[in-house]
Amino acid sequence: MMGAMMAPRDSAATRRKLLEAGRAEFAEHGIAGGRIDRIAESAGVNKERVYGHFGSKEKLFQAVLEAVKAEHAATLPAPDEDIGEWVGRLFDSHAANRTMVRLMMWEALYFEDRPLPDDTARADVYATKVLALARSAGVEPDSTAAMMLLCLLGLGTWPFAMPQMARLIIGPRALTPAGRAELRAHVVAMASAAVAGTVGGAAGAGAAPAAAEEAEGVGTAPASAPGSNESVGG
Amino acid sequence: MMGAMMAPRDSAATRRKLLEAGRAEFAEHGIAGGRIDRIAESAGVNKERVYGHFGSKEKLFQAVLEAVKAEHAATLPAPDEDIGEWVGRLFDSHAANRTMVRLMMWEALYFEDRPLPDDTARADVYATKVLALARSAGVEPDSTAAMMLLCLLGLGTWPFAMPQMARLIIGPRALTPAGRAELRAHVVAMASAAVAGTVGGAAGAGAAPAAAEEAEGVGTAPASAPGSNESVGG
DNA sequence: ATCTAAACCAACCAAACAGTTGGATGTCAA
DNA sequence: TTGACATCCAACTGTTTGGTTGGTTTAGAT
Repeated sequence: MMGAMMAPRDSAATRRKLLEAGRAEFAEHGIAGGRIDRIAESAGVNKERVYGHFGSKEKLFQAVLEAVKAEHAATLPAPDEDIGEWVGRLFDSHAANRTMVRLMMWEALYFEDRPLPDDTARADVYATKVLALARSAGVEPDSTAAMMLLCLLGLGTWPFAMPQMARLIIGPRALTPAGRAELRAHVVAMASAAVAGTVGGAAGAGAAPAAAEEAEGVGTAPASAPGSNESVGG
Repeated sequence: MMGAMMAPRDSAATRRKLLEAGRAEFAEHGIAGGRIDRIAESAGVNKERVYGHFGSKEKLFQAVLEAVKAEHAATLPAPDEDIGEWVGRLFDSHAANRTMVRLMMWEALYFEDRPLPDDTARADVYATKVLALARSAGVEPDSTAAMMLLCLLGLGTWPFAMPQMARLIIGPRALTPAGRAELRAHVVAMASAAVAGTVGGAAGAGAAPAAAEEAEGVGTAPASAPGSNESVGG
């Protein structure tokens, strides 16, 4: 009897719904502000299922982060020949969906400098991108290329990490499609110019007043990165 | 009647201590994770004083933000002739003390795109910097200069906003003084190159596909910024 | 001296919270 | 059919939380 069409027990689906709901909740409120009850309700599942599947709020948070980062890594292609346009595509992907940036920010704030569980895996992803970037920029895949990748990611992401700042600096125009397109173009231009002016020495226009002189001796690529704690600027 | 309203028991000092404790607490845990009890205890004051002075947790948070931003604006000089070095000094100030970056991030995440109370004041500060930047870069103080300021701030701040990313990309070397100096040099070089290659017109390599042409009408500083909601990238 | 009002605090409160429990319900294998 | 097990949920719990209250201390004004 009771055909039970409404509740086909599907553990995997429940898990997926929780991850999805958790992503939205944590992207909006962070881990401290995120509410398990809201996540469960939004997923249409009982709260206990969170603990059955993930064990704790923090574990769910980490699972969400891992999933989103994997998805993002798969979505964003590696740098190709036109590095500026690659940054532009990064810009576009953030413009289309800010969940990624926000989650990365929550993560940075929450974990500070503690090493994350998937540290090595992520480092490998970045190492791959450093290689691709070095190839397209025509430089060695050394730490200079790594730093360049870091800066380029920053260029393409910053306006979405700090939307208030963008609005305050650029003005209401930043909110319009035209303003956004303009900003994108500017970011792309700065990225191109920065790369061109940094790798070869002198490039397009006025060129960079060489200031990166003591930078040289690093040598090989930083593949994994065990890293203790402490941030960049201890 | 209504005589002098002085401080029977040094109200100003209490307020100051609360602001200081709140700064530390909110920088570390954000507004959702920050605890009023901890702030009061750390300030050596009764919890109720928070409400007597500021009214609510959120109000205290805003007061902290306002104070820190004012302090930062006063500390960081305006861009001078050497724009790269100016970005370098921004880098240094963040390296010396990450409170600022973290608070800005919490703010960005918490207020999203809602206009802040001190919107106009901050917009004015930025407008001043846009002017200074335009002068030193030798361009018009239009929206292009504004976007350039935004990008430069991003370049100098990004490594400290995302320390995990920096560590994963650059490797453990990012934690050493030498690595930090190297990164600073790279950031400065990229900033210089970006400015040099952007103002002249044609950038170096891939070159910017000129799309920033309709930029003109902004002209003067974007004070106020009424802005509805929506972020930079809708 | 005495009155007044602000600064201050210990104790309190209701709500919200992460996490648990005990049992009902469905699934599969023998 | 039956036994074993996994999925799921309503209701519950112990604690933490932002915020309040009632009353006490302090200092300036009269």
